[in-house]
Amino acid sequence: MKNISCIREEKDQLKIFSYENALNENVLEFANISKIVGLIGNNVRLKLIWLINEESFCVCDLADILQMTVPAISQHLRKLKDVNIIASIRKKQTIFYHITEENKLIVNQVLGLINQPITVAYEK
Amino acid sequence: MKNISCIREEKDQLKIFSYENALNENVLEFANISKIVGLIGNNVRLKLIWLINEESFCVCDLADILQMTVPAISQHLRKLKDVNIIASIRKKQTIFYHITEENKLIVNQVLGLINQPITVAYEK
DNA sequence: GTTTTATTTAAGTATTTGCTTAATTACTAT
DNA sequence: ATAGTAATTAAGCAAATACTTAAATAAAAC
Repeated sequence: MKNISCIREEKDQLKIFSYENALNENVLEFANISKIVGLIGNNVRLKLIWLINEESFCVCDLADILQMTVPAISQHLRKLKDVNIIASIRKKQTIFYHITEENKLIVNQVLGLINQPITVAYEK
Repeated sequence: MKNISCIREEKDQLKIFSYENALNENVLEFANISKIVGLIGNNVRLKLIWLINEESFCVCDLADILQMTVPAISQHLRKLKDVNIIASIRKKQTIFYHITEENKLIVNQVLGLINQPITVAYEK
């Protein structure tokens, strides 16, 4: 039994069912994208992604740059790693993070929303 | 007094300050974008945006399509309205929502991440 | 093998979020 | 004016989130 809110004369039941159906056929797609976009849409994580997209960083550098604790950063990185936005490589004792090839496009698309050109007074 | 986590030999203090500075000069930009992206990155709101981008809807149609209560949808719409992603026009007793001109680009960019072509069995 | 170092994971907590139901507002129609 | 309708707002609550500090891993260096 469907829950119906609209009792307007102008209401178009066919239209409503049609859109409801279209969405139901794509639930997974919407769930995946909203999850990834939602993760990127966090002040700390957006900065982390921007940083890691500039160059590869370790947790403790990121913690110093953002003036946050190492565990706090580590937990953010884990979330990004879980949806495969970033990946890690160990070099000696340090673990470096980078954007995955698969998600460079979406990352650059979101970072492209930044209007101001961000200048870093440091040569890689 | 700065909080320093890294005590590695390879650590590059200049690099860290440089990036810290670059981010501090753009705090507002990161705050704005993460807020908007974070709002879009929600399962219900992403669907709402997709729907409203297809055509103009009223709250109660959206509630029926998503099988949710009118107040729940209304509160989501308010958040999207607050950051100017959507706007409303009243026609008689009904209030219709549409994507704002200013944010059609960002909306289409995010919706462009949907791989599957979504078909709606209904002619506008 | 033991210690050191970088990082992660776990447990606890305050804040935020997304819903619910009820009350209110804003406009329309009579 | 008054009743009716569409939508919003408010209050309350359960679940999720983002941090904290402490404990546990995992690899490297000795």
